[in-house]
Amino acid sequence: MNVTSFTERQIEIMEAATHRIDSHGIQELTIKNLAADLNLSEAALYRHFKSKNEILLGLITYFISSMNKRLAEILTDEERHPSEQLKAMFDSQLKTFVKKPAIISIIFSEGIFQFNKELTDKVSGLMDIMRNNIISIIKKGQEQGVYAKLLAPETIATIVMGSMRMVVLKWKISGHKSNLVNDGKVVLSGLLKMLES
Amino acid sequence: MNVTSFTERQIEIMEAATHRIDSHGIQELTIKNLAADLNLSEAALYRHFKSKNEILLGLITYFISSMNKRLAEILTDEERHPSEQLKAMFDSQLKTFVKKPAIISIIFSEGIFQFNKELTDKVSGLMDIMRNNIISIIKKGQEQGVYAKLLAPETIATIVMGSMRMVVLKWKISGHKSNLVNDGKVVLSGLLKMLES
DNA sequence: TACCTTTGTAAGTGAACACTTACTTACAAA
DNA sequence: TTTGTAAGTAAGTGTTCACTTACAAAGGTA
Repeated sequence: MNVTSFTERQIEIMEAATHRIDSHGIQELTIKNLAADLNLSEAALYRHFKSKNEILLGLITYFISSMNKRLAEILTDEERHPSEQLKAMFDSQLKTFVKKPAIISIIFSEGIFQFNKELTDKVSGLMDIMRNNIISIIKKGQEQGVYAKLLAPETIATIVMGSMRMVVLKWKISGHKSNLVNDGKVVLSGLLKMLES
Repeated sequence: MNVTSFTERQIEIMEAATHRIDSHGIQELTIKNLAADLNLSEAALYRHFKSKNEILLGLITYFISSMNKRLAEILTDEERHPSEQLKAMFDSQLKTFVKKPAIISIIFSEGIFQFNKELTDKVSGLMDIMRNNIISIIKKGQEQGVYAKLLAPETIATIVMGSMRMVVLKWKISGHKSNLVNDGKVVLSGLLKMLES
């Protein structure tokens, strides 16, 4: 599925799917519900996507491509302090989650939708992108002497990603009541303080 | 559901459910499959549990009670170094996961089974127990001057739990190929090293 | 006008699922 | 010997789900 090749109708459908997941959870995303939201017949959806899976795949593909754009801007500034880069990365990521929580439902379904290989592969790919970016920033930071070399960059990446994921999970469980962006900042800057000392 | 009140048959059913989740994933746990595994009719299962949900609830109730016993032993030794307590806690937890990976599927379904309030409440309760134990150990450590007071105990708990969860997720995604107990040790002792410095 | 493509619909299909009903068997206690 | 009960079964039920088929209307193009 080419990122740039979504038709207007496909985008409408994906937006309706996003809205439904946001407001009712991913288990309420059914073809029947989605068709009703769009005032279309179920069959009409199949004119635009060949399966329900393709719709979810479209959502995550769309998210990944926009995420890559966001990250590219942040990561090109080579002069920036590694910690500032990491903070900017997650600030951008968490702000996106607040705007469109739907993607979280898909990302967190990792390990649940084991049957759906294409989808889990996409999600794994997404996590790998984040992980690799973190690793390379940490490596650079260690070379510059900004971070202690006590821990391997891979281990630090696991800690950073796990911690941020936990913040997101808490936000999700709280029913989006907590302040995701702020809580993320507290945890990440705390982690970085430890790393820098 | 009283913990001590499981009948022999109920335990047999719960063990079969555990085995099915371990080997085929939670989405393959259906009444039909479970009955076939036990060489019973589907109706027979309903003689012992009033719903499929009760079976899952039984599994997690059973896990929580055995976890509480394990943790109680570890936490009573007041003399022990806080870091040793944390290490023992997670060592015990991860070893249990390796023996019975089924429980991970249930714990990680948090935020997916939003519809199943009783189940998510149980899982939330389980996470709260871990979290509170971590917080009190960290607090004690900070009071003893073992850990820096740079970060609030709550923030540290989020980091520790998130990191360990990420290790478990990686193990799950790898198809149980990685060494969970060892990877957990590396990450946790790394974290504690940072905290202690 | 004739035809084609796109986009739609009404009315299905078959499969899966949790769960139920009506009935049976084995066994123990009164 | 009667009666009660725990534990089982065959054969369903109703619902939900993703997906399909056959057909229709609208609009552009030859």
